[in-house]
Amino acid sequence: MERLDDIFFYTLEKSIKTYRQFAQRAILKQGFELTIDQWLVLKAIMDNPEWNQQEIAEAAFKDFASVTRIIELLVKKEFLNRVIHPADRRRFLLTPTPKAVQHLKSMQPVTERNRKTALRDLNQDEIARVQQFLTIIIKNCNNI
Amino acid sequence: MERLDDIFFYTLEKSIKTYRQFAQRAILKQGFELTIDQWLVLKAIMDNPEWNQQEIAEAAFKDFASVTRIIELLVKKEFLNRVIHPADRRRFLLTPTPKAVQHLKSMQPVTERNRKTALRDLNQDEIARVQQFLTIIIKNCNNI
DNA sequence: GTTTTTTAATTGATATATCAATTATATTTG
DNA sequence: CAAATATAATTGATATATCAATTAAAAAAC
Repeated sequence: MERLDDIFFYTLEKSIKTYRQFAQRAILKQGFELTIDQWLVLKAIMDNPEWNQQEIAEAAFKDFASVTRIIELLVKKEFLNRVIHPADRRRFLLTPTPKAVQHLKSMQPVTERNRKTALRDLNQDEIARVQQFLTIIIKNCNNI
Repeated sequence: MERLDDIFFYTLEKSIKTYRQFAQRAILKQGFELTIDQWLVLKAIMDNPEWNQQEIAEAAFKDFASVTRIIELLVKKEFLNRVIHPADRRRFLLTPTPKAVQHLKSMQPVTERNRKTALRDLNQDEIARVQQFLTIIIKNCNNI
């Protein structure tokens, strides 16, 4: 009988979930009020201010509905300003608030420490190789 | 400025999410009525009939509340029978129905094909190495 | 220039994740 | 054994995931 522990994708899922729990707890413990998903969407918007929500969704590998709801929360929490796009009234212009910029910046050390802790004992080359490997899985699952 | 694509954990999350979407769609398209999470919980129960819900939760890396709700759905869908445990009235005795056994068995080819497709072009040694690598991450995140 | 089609975003319904609080039962302790 | 503590599971609240349906505006087609 096949054992869960032997299934590659089981380990894959377990690793990202374990990391997420670990990282989210560290973030909350430091007093920051963003979830990892909110951080990800906010970061995608800051890096690409001209993108629409669909492009943001793709970058954050979320679906449109989730992005809509996450943005709503970010607006409510005053991390984002949302106004109708001057060139296309179906869209919104999303602008991170100064609070958001400052929040992200001061989260940076925590984020970096989380990653470092999770990757302890693993060297850069190996990390890069695994990342390459994961990219192939992503391609394989998309080209169907 | 750090780019999302360069962040290892971003790629990690993207890979498992892409795989999940791909696999879940294939499962639904074949007419099976289980989500991947329900499959996982059901599989854990079948492999370890004596476990309580907390042990199941751990094996499926879910929290107790999620497991309670997933089991509820599995009972409603007639994949599980749930009776009070004779030795401890706080617990339940969970038994997969014949329907569940048959369902899992006939899902097996789809599951195997999904994994194979996602891992195309990747050899066994490499897969095993990456799995080892991921196990280290899991340890690192738990030993804090 | 009006109709048709596409596109951007939202909403509703259901499933899952997480934390905190609660309930019911078992176990321990004094 | 009665009180205190621990354990198993559920429930409530909020966040996220997914699919389908809907709305509003833009673009294309005629």
